[in-house]
Amino acid sequence: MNNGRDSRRVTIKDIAREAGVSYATVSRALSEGKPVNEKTRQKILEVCQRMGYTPNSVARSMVMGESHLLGVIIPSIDNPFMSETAYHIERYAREQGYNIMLCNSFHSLDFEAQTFELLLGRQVDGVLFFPSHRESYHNIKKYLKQVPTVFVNEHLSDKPVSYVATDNFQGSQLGVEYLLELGHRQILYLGRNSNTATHELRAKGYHHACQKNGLTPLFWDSPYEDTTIEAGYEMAKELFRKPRYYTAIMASTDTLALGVLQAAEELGIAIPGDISLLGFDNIRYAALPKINLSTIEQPKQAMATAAMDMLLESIANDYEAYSHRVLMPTLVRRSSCGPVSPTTQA
Amino acid sequence: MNNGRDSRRVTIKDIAREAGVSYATVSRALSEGKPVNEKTRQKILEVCQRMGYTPNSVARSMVMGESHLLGVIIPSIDNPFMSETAYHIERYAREQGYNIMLCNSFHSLDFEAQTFELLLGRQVDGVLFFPSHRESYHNIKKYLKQVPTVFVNEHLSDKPVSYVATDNFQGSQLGVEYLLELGHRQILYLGRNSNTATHELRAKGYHHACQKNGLTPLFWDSPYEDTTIEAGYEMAKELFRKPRYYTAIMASTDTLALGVLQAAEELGIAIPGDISLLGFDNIRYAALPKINLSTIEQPKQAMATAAMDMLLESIANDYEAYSHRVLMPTLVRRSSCGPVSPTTQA
DNA sequence: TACTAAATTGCAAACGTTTACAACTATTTT
DNA sequence: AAAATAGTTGTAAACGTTTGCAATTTAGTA
Repeated sequence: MNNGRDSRRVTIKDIAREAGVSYATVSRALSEGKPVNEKTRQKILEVCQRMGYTPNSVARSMVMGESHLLGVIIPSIDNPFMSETAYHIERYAREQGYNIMLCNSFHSLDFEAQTFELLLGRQVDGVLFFPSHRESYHNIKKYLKQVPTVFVNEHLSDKPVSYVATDNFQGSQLGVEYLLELGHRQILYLGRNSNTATHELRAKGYHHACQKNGLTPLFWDSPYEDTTIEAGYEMAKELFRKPRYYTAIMASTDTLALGVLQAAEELGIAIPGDISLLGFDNIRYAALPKINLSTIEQPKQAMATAAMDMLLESIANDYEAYSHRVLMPTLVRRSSCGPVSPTTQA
Repeated sequence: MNNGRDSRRVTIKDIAREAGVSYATVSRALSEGKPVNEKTRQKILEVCQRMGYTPNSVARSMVMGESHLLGVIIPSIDNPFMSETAYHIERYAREQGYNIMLCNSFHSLDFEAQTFELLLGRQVDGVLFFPSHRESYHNIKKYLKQVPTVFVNEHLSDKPVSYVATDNFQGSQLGVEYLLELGHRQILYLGRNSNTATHELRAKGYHHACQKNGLTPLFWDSPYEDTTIEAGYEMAKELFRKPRYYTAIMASTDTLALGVLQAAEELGIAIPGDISLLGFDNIRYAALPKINLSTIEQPKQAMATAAMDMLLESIANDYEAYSHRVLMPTLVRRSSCGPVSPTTQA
């Protein structure tokens, strides 16, 4: 009994036998710029067509020593910032002749290391790594000399590695200035316990802008691993139980802000009527009607292409070098932030 | 000049030399259940540890004839239904010892075929295929006998292939009955031109339910390729320009519904005050406060695991067989649908 | 026509594994 | 102590390619 599948795929040898040449000739006929008689090449191409030959890129990459395969490690694809970015990465990689192996690390250090090993085993030419923790670097440091790696969405200026990130410090400052402009003087920052440099910089940017403008920083830190909608919801529920000593909330993430929105809705708190709410990332769903979340945009496509460019360059070059690329965030004004009115006064 | 990367990764031969055994012994020491002296095994393990050996799974899969790599072809990861499902697929695959190569087809038949070739070349053990068109099947038919494939999110009952899908026909019926229950008698269906059987079945389910209940079916079809928020927005803008001859809209997709919401917001049409709006899929963002989209839930995780199970079974078994698995959708009542009031009467 | 140069082709090794088989060593058994 | 057995290890082929080198064919020249 057979499932109709060919038990063995057709190889270059089958083609050679059929075309009456050696398999070396077939190989040459198939790769551009190799000397082979035009008539033989045509014949071979015809046979390939007829027999449905697909080159085995695994075998190919074994002798060539390159796989044209890139690993991408992200905390979770089920996060709009990641999936938007991943989309651009895959699209751009394909254009450059590379394939992507996308792996979720589930915010776990163990998984991150495990995934590195797995990708190494699969002979990837390079890795795009979105770390989920501050310790991620040390945890996977040993792999860095085995495969070209670019860190994405994390700042590692003090480490000998390449990375691309948004200027998160600057982003938060933009946010504070915007709220200041609207008249807010008590701005609460909904943070994430500085799990990553990215989040620390967002917090620091906020802190710095407060100092500069004579505001008292008001932090409300998350006990959660990830900045999910659910986390934002729980945090806000807790927060809203206390008296309001702020007129605006800056969430360190859009998803967190979405959770806040949910809690506010349930408790009858008007946004921006009672409180202004600002996000960070500008995920696609921040633009939804009625959500209309004002936010700080991270240039996701630029990030994807910059990271890919850096990685490909690092693969191509053999000399030692690492580079950083910091992209500028921009403010997106929507309607979740409003002026401080007498009623919103804390 | 050297970039600090080891130019050659450490192989089984390096280990053998260092441990003073043949490389066959190393290979055996590394795979469970092979006869090898315990002392030698310990020694080898120690050397592997010390030298930082990672087995080359590419070489391994060449001799073994299996890669433990699965291809997943989806229209676009930048779509919450897809990214949620993809998340579950990757997670489940990892648990089963498989890795995923995730490829976007960008809703293009050409890309779909191209991606099949690419995955075939990479010797994937199987493919999970989310077709984007009705013709997708014929377009890639020739690859089906080269690699075990399971279609996902599409009905192909008349074709000799395995697939898993939600009962979309039933889903639409659930929707119509729900709206009927709320008193609606003029329900407009926002469709997608039946690009796929899935969408055709949703439309047919709607049609059938209308007939059964004596309603006149009201279709409004999309000229767009994909059911994006933008498409929904454009369609609704156009639709709302005309007099309203309906009291409820059933969108064939949540993202489409989100676009409708946006247009309604802009034009000052209240939902559900003026019109009720029902989605399909139950993407995560349908649950957002103020969005609160009533919708038909597709069991995404169940779909992911069912598809993987079917694929793995089909890889394991050598006899001919294909199976179908149709999952039941459920109604999710939220607040975008309301009773018909005198003012909403068409 | 004979000689040289150029174009084309084939042979064989290599990439890093797994595994059948043979060979060797240590342990029992008689 | 010899023979049989079980346990361990090495040799070599295989997986499907690419490519340096040598061999062959073809074309070009005198």
